[in-house]
Amino acid sequence: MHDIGFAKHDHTACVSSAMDTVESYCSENKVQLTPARRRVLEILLEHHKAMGAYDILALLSAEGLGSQPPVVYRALDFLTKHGFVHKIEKLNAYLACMHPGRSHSPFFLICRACETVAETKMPSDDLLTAASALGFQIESTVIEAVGLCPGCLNEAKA
Amino acid sequence: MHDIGFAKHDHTACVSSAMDTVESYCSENKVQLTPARRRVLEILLEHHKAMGAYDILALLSAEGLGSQPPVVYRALDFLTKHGFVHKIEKLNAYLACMHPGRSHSPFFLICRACETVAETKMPSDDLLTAASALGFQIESTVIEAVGLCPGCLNEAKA
DNA sequence: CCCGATATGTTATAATATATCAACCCATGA
DNA sequence: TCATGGGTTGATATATTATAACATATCGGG
Ligand SMILES: [Zn+2]
Ligand SMILES: [Zn+2]
Ligand SMILES: [Zn+2]
Ligand SMILES: [Zn+2]
Repeated sequence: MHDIGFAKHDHTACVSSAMDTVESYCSENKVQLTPARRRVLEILLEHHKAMGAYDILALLSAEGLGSQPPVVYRALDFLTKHGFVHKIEKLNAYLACMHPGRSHSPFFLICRACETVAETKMPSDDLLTAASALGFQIESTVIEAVGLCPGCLNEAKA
Repeated sequence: MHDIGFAKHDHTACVSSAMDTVESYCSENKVQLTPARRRVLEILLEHHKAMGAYDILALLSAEGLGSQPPVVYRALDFLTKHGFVHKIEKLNAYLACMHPGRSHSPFFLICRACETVAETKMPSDDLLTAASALGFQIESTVIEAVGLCPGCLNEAKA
């Protein structure tokens, strides 16, 4: 499992490694990775893209894991609270974290053409510094960029 | 009109200066600042805070400027397209721009206690650099931080 | 005058998210 | 044993945010 998302990778390994990390975290921290929570995370990892809550719900529902919105929103609350999933505010969509377990300020690159979303990390602590200078204490950040990924950029030129 | 929002300022001057700038821009660029668009901008400037589309609509409606959602969403589309208003993704709310006319990557500081939102600017072009390194071409950014503003930070300590 | 571009009016609906309350499970300990 | 309480789930209803679709209006240029 590597950092960035516009390249091919061993997706099976990527999924199982993430699940392992999350399971360890849950047992260490005494929190429950219940069936619905686990399945939502798996779905997000398997699809490896940003998905809307209702898209996830449709899949859960087909598997008999619940058909009402609270089912998926509760699972997403849990997963985002513990950092296994991120919400992409610009898309109202959810994405499995690429570095679960480690605390980080993610930076998302959203391709407007193919809708791929890559997670990378903030290259500096400039935001913290700038906020501090104004007396503002940051607790969390939303950092997203919309544009064209390498692949779609090539197609656009061609 | 100054850059940041956790300080007192001459708000009357701030509003009229922004309106002047926007009017100049519109006549220069041959776009129409129609009554609904103008009033939505004024409302946002006067309140000087992030407002939901339906909050704005309620005010418009009371003034006889239209009572249906498309009225306010069309105005907001226009205003955001031209950079007079920003959407705060984290809040699904809208805020008048503090530097209309100039092209900029805004950085918003959102106080979770008093809900004040300050607009400042990105301190560096680190994001662009980081994205370029991955071959990604940024067209727009969403940069928001949630935390405590100086005032609420003091109250929290007290 | 007609046309095309831009903007508005109007109705309906889509898409996203939360509130509320009852029921359940299960570990803990009186 | 069995009350108790926290965490979780089931189920219904509703709130909030945003857009689709189509008709109408306005205004300038050809
Ligand atoms: Zn992450
Ligand atoms: Zn792409
Ligand atoms: Zn002001
Ligand atoms: Zn505050």
